[in-house]
Parts: sequence; structure tokens; C-alpha cells
Amino acid sequence: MIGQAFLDYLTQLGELCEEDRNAILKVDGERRAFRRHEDIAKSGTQPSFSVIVVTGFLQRYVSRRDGSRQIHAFYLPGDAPSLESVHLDCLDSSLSAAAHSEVFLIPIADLADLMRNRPRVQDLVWRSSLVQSAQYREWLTRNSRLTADGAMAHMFCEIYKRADAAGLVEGNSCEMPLTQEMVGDALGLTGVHVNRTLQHLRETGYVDHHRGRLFMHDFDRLANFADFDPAYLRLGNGRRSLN
Amino acid sequence: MIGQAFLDYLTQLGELCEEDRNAILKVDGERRAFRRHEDIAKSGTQPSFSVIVVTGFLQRYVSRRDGSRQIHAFYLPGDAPSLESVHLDCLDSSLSAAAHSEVFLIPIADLADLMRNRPRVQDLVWRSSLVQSAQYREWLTRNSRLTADGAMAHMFCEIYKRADAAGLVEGNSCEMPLTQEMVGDALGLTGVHVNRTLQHLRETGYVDHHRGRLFMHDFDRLANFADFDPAYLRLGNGRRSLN
DNA sequence: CGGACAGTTGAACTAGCTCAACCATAGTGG
DNA sequence: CCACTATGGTTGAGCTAGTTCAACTGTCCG
Repeated sequence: MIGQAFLDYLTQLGELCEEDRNAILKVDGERRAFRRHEDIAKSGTQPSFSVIVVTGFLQRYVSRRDGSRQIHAFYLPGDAPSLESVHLDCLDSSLSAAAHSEVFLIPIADLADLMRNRPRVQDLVWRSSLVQSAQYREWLTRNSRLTADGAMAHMFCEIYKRADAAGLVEGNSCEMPLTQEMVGDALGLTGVHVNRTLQHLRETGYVDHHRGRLFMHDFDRLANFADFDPAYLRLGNGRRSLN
Repeated sequence: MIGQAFLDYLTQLGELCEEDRNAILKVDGERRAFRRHEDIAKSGTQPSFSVIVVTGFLQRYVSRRDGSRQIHAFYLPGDAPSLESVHLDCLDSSLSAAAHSEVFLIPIADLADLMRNRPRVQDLVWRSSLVQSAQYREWLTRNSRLTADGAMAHMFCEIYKRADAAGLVEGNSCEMPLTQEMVGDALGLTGVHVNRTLQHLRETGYVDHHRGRLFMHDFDRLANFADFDPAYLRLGNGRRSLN
């Protein structure tokens, strides 16, 4: 169950041989539910497990002294947000449930063993953290260069594309259980301004978001409006073939 | 020469055994100079070498369709900006010389061999890309949440701290050969506004920047003003001890 | 001496913020 | 079943940080 989820995640990053797959399938851990706003791993602590999202929606964020928050990333079912903690002594951001979520927890030590014994697995885990890096860069340009409606459209495009790749789109909509406040925390905007900007996007007819769902009516036009190019998500599995 | 530079870089990320060190010292490559604004690796291409900065100042950036630029990172002498390209088929950002710079170029294939034969080296290279990731996150919050003077102060603190750790500070100043326009490209601000903001910071007496140098008159107060905490730079070599 | 480039200044403009109120919905306890 | 409360969405009005555009200055370099 847990091994399968991990295998699915790694498979979309690159090929694996029979032995690798078998070793991955043996990975086990705990299944746990987290309530909305509950922390899964706290900033400043050293996590003892790695995470795979089963259902729900996670977020990585920091809280600033003045009370403001910055969300750095969202994680959908199937994502493995904290594989890289194998290598760091403590987190500088927190991982929490943006909505009620179920996750698999894999002991870090097991993961470290697996990566030591199966170098190919380590390669793919590394690659996943490079993809995450590219997403941070994209968020940096998005929040720094785009105007509110552009940035919001860009974020909608990203979430929709990722949900689609994970098979989570039904019809033309997907889960996006975020409040307008949380959208603001990701985009660097005020809740109030998110509200007005969303109304503006609604008027175009390209997208909508209500009751925790994202409705995509015209992806192409929205993507064009937001200058969104999905290449950075590396969903097409574009990687370097070395060996 | 080149091997030594690479060894120095890796050593600040973690310990290495005798054999690792010897293998690293054997690494060789080419020394090359790049003029201001010259690209070292272009977005969209697959690089065939990795880079170590010898002198000068590099930047990673993207150019947007509307002509605006976003700088994602700066690299000082001693830094190794593009080790991670071993794992990606093409770059989604460009690396260029912000000022006249000299760099070592190491063939990617050699680097891949080294990492395959010496897993500990791979660990440290991976760790370096995780530190880079943390810097992207910090830039994201900085550009999204701080006001212009705070963001600029934060950036000055980062550059000064890193220069200091690399032994590049003389007296109370270090090289920072950027135009105000380029500072704006990093912070998401207009050149004009950078100018006015810099004047404001000058008035506090904490910092100054002119003729390509950064003068730090009161780091503590500036850091406090910018809410700057150097932990994310991991200069103190804080890492997870697994093995 | 002239040209290019970086820094500086001013004035008008606008995107996004702040604050404060109000509305809609869903869950809770009586 | 309904009042009560909490939470999230919506609206308005005034404000401010940062932009835009255009001019001007200083400095370096050929």
C-alpha cells in the first residue's frame, strides 16, 4: 500500500529496474490523518519521517514575526513533500494540512537505507527535489513580476495541471480546498485583494473557484493570460539520461 | 587547482574521507573568463559542464516575454552554481556573468563519474542543491512579504554574510558589482525605486553601496531591520548525520 | 571631445493595502 | 428545529508604496 504509493511517485520521475521496484514496494510506515491547519512537521525541528499525501491538500509555509505567513508550496495527493529531509538537520519551514488530509509517514531511517542500497532510487529522489527547486524559482518570478490577476491565474494553472497529471480532475474541475486568505498567503496578497482579483478573473469566464473547488473553463486562454508554461513542472518526465 | 576549488566548496558542506578527497582533487577542467552580461549557460539548453566561480559575480535569471527579468540567485567566488545540471535534461534559467568573471568549467560527464564512484560526494552535491532550495524559499518570502527597504536590506545582509564566510570581506566592505537595475531585477523592483530606496537606507547609516562595493556599517541593526536570520544559508554547516 | 551608461530627480498615476462594516453558510447546543 | 456563533466571502472608502515616463547629471572610456 505505502510502498505502492511511493513507487507510483518515483515512477513518474524516471524508470526503475525490477530490483529497485521490489525494494521500494517493501517500504512501509504509518497512515495518519491530519485536521485542517494541523502541523505535520514543524519548522525548527528535525523530522523523523517522510510524507506521501494520500488525500487532501498540504502546504509548506513560514510564519513571520509580524504575523504574516508565506506559503512556499502546495502538495496534492500522490506528492511526496519532504523526501529531502533525509539530508538536513532541521527544517526551516513547516508542513501542514491545508484541509483535512490523510498521509503516509515513512521513517527517515528506512528511506536512508533504501537510498543507500539502491542508488537509482536516490537519483530519483534527488531529481524530485530539483523539480521542487524549479517550482520555487517559478513562484519567485510569479510573485515578483506578475500583477495580482496574472499571478492568481498562474497559480490556478499550476494546480490544475498538476491535478490533471495526477488524475484528480473530474470534468473540468479539481479539489482546491483553500480559503481566499490562504491563496493570498501564497501569492503575497491580502485576503481582500484576492477576493477582488478573483471576481475579476471570474468575469473573464476562464476560471472560477468556490466551495473548495477550482473550475477550469478555458485553460488555454488562462495560461496565455498568465504567461504560464508548464515545462517547469517536468510532468513530461524530461530528464537527463546519463547511464 | 580546479580539484582544489571543488574540494574547498564541498568541504564546507560536510566531512570527506581521504579517498573522497583524492578523487575530488583529480577533477580537472577548463578555466575561462566571461565578460559582463555574457551567458555561461543558456536557458533551454543542456549544459555540458558544471561551474565553479573563481573571481567575479554570477547570476541565475530568466527573461520574460515582456522584456522584464527576474534574477533567482547570485554566486560569489567559491560557489558552484550548476552542479545539479547533472540530473536535468535542460535548464529553465540562464547563468551569466554579472560582472567580468573567471570560472572553472568541469565536464558534466566527469562529475557524474565522480558521484557514481564516490557516493559521499553525491551526498554533498545533493546537500548543496538543498541549501540552494532554501535560498529560493527565502527569496520568495523576501520578495513577497517585505517592503522595498526591508527586502533590499535583507539582500545586502545575505550577500555580506556569504562574502564574509568566503573570506571576501575586507574591512567592512565586499565586492558587489551590480547596477541598481540589477538589484531591482532581483528584488522585483524598478531601477528608479531601487535608487530612492537605497538613498533611504544610506540615511540610516547602516549600509551603503556604490562603485560596485557594499559597505556594511552596522550589520546587526541592518539585520534586525530586515528581519534577517542567516540560518537558511547553512554556513554553520548544519546537516543531518546519518551514517 | 563625444558617447554610453549608470545614477538621480520630479510629477503624475495606479495597484494593492488597510480598516471597518456587512452578508452567507455551516455547524453547535439547547 | 431554531437561535447562536464562527468562519469565510464581499463591499466601500481612503491611503500609500511603488510605477511610469521623461529629463538631467556624473563618470568613465575611447
